[in-house]
Amino acid sequence: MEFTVPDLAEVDLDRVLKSLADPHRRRVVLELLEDTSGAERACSSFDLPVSKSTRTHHWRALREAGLIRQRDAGNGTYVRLRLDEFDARFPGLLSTIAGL
Amino acid sequence: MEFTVPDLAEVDLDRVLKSLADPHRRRVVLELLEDTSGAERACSSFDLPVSKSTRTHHWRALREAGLIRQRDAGNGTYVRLRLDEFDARFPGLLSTIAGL
DNA sequence: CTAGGGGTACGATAGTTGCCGTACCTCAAG
DNA sequence: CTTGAGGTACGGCAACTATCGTACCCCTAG
Repeated sequence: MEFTVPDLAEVDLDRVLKSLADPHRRRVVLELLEDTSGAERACSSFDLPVSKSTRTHHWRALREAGLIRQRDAGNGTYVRLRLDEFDARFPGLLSTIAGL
Repeated sequence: MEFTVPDLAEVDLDRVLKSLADPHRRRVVLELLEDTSGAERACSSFDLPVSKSTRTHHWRALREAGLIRQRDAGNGTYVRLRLDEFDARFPGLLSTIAGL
């Protein structure tokens, strides 16, 4: 089952920049960006040095910033970037940040 | 007298994104960016709907993010973007955000 | 059936942020 | 010299954020 994500039209730049202003979250986004296949990836495959509940918190922040989609597969959850949608709403932002 | 600003090498992306994640501060930066002359501008010339002390707070945030320089002229203070320096440290970031 | 991995929700806490008012400074104009 | 505009520093407050632990859920491997 898919987690509900906001329509990108309703996401504002404030929320996006705030969400990207966290090193853990930015790292996750960059890792997803590096995998050009755009394939889904297990949430557990990122080694974030925080507790489980904090991880959940960060995934929510990224979801609410329109950056990711998440799917709950019962045992694990999977994540993928909303790359095209996001880039249509905030053109160039991700690639610029990826380049820094 | 110039306010002391950080060396851009010591400014991290976190601080920059946080500083740009505020609508008042982002608006100021964009206004400065629009004036291609790069000339100094009076701090008082921005009509920020906040108190004097809050304004001071925002200017400090922008200074510490390496985005601006400020000069105290006794009666008023003046501000200018650190455009070239900033762009050398975070290439494309400002123009991307300006384009959104 | 029972463990264990992966995950959410909730509640708590410490630190940060945006905001304000007050006190005080500096220069320019009257 | 006094007033006013523009500004800083400090202290306080409310809201938000990053973090955690605990309780609980779902699925798979034994």
